[in-house]
Amino acid sequence: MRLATWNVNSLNVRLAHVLDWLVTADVDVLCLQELKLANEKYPHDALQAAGYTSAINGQKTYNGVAILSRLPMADVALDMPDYADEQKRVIAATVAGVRVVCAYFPNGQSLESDKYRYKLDWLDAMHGYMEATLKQHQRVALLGDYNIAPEDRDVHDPKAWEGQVLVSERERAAWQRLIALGLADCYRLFEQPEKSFSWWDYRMLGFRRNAGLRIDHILASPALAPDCRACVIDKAPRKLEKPSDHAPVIADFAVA
DNA sequence: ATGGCTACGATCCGTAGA
Repeated sequence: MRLATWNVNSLNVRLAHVLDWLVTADVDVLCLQELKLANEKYPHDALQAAGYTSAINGQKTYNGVAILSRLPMADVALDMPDYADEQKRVIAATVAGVRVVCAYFPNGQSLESDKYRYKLDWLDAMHGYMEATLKQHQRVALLGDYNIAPEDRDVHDPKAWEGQVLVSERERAAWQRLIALGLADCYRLFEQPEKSFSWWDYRMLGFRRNAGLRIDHILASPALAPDCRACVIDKAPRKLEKPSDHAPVIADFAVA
């Protein structure tokens, strides 16, 4: 079973990339973030024709998440039940016995911003949500754009980024609290190339200089992680014309 | 050099992303 996550930065603009990618990537489940479109504008038909049904939690202009699956999807749940939020950032569904959670973590903007406070509150809520999810399900995967680079090796220039949003102490502590629930960072279960990133700034030739961050992640529960056979970042779509600034991350699991 | 793209929805610039 192959699970993937991709922040597409507008599904409207990126639909052709997603459709092309689904043909070659051979994934069973794809979690999308930053749809940036209202639910009524979601391209169900084009994705259905590609073999994927979608569970969606969208809104106009900002945010928005979806789970695409070519296997039957059950028990779709929108948002975090104990965290009232206008922003559509969370959706979950069960596929082949795996509880798949797709999340678009807040950016935070800067440490001085109200958005940073919101991010920390949201991270608290996500911890509680995952704690509850892990009590209800054995096999759980949390996929998405975390907007956190967990370690300095996930940052192209740790010195320049020191203390900034996406790498700050409190954000990394929140990541560690998720890890402390028993979740495993699938990417780090395997030997990986140096300077592996999943996001590159559109500006400053970020991608060409590999000036990026690894902020898109797949975490797996203790019952699921041992079945992970591989985890890779697919940089190919980032090389296309008018790309998303994020690359997809794929994890391959030895489960039915 | 603190900017530099990109997307959106509003206008011909502001907000947001990371």
